[in-house]
Amino acid sequence: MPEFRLYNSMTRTVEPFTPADGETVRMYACGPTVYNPAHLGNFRTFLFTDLLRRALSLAGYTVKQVMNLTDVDDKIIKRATDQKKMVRDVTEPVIDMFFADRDYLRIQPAEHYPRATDFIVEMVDLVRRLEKAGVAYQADDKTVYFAIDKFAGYGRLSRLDTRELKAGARVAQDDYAKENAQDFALWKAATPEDEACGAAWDSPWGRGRPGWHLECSAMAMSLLGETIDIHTGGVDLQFPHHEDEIAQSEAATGKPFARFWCHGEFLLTDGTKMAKRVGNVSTVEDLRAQRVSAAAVRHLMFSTHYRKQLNLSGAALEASIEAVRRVGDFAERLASATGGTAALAEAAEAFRVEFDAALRDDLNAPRAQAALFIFINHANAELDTRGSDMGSLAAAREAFARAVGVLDIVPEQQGVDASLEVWVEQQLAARKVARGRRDFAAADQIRKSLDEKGIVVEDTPQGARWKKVR
RNA sequence: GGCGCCGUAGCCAAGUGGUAAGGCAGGAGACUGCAAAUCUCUCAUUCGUCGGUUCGAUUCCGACCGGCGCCUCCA
Repeated sequence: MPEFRLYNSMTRTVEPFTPADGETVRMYACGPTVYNPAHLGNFRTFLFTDLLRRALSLAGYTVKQVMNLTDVDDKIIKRATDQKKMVRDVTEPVIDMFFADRDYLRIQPAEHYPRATDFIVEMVDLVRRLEKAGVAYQADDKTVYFAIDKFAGYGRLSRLDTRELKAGARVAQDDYAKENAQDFALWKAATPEDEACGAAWDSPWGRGRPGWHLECSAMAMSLLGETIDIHTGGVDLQFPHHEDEIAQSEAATGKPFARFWCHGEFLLTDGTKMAKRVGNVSTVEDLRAQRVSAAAVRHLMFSTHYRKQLNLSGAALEASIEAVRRVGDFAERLASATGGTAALAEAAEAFRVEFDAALRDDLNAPRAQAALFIFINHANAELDTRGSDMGSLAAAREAFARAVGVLDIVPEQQGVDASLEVWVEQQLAARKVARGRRDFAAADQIRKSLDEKGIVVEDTPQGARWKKVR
């Protein structure tokens, strides 16, 4: 099996990757906090994870992926309190939306979507272990904190010098109860608001709720084991979230928490990070409204390497829409082709090799997509020669299919209802008659009226073909 | 202040110590009644700037300029 290379944020180098057991990749992906629909920036990361799991599958591995749904946290509680709702009533609709958006973008479902609120027992247990290990303490505010001083190697992932939180940095509000400003909450003492919206549970330290980082450690270890193969997330999670996950997990188990840390870069709009607070977010819903296909979005997201920032712009989106149109046309052409040539088979083989190499090379999707377009160009040229070799055609179809199985950038057919279809066929029949008597003015008039309904006609040696494009 | 990333054609974007993939847009041609689709050719002597190392640098080193991010909730 050829080497699969992946960038590991922990070592800051591209390393050969292979799952610990040689077969199944145990992967944990930080998921959404479900208080608001996820925006495209969030989805860039999820799409990166989707690409990773598909590339790993193509490489021959079984993937067992867990993505958490953070369904208790400050923002959710605030929303529930403001709307006088229970936490669950806030999160349920958002979770439904998240899955709908995920499906729209054709992101393959993970094997598990654990919710923090379903793992309270495991989390409490983890805190207990940490307390036993002497790295957790309950402060005067009744909250249980993790003492980062007791964990050697804290800051290894983010390389932040814990002693130097200096000028320029936005400084956290003083939290008097903590022994060290950077200690983080494992178990937060419940407030009346928490109780009111159902965000409080019993624990050995009194009523309370889990700290932000705790759920990931508890759920990852419960579902995937104490040492997982890959942990993914956005770059912004590197610190403090992932740093704290490492501290919690490793202080409890004494084992490495994740073998590989993989972080996806940001999606920018207008040159700055897409974020709610900046007010420059767009959502999957916006895309739907603009009738932008999932294929185009995927193409766009994969056109830049995942470790590089990507600026979302209308022009870039337009380019992807057009690029993906070409892929879709080719898909149809390949499906309806009646034969190939030796050169087609050669192009397919070259494509297969380059495509795989690109993905194995730290998920170089731009390079993989380039390979696809080179193949499409060669294949189109060969198909033009109208060869009749079925073996080479099959090879081309196979190579194309496996690439599409990873990229998934063939646009869906535009739906056409039956009545429209009947009308189109009638128009086309009339046009054929007009062309037959060389009445091109009439024929063009018909084509124009079809175009107004978003129907594009293409004349081929086998007669007219049509498709709905908008 | 600390840590880090980025700067390649009109736009998007790979890439390598040995002379610039791919996509979009553009130009010319083939095909077509005309189109569309497709094909062919074309489109950066040059990779932010200035130095250095080297036989040779876009690729390595340094400085500078410009942009972005993390250090706080955050994909």
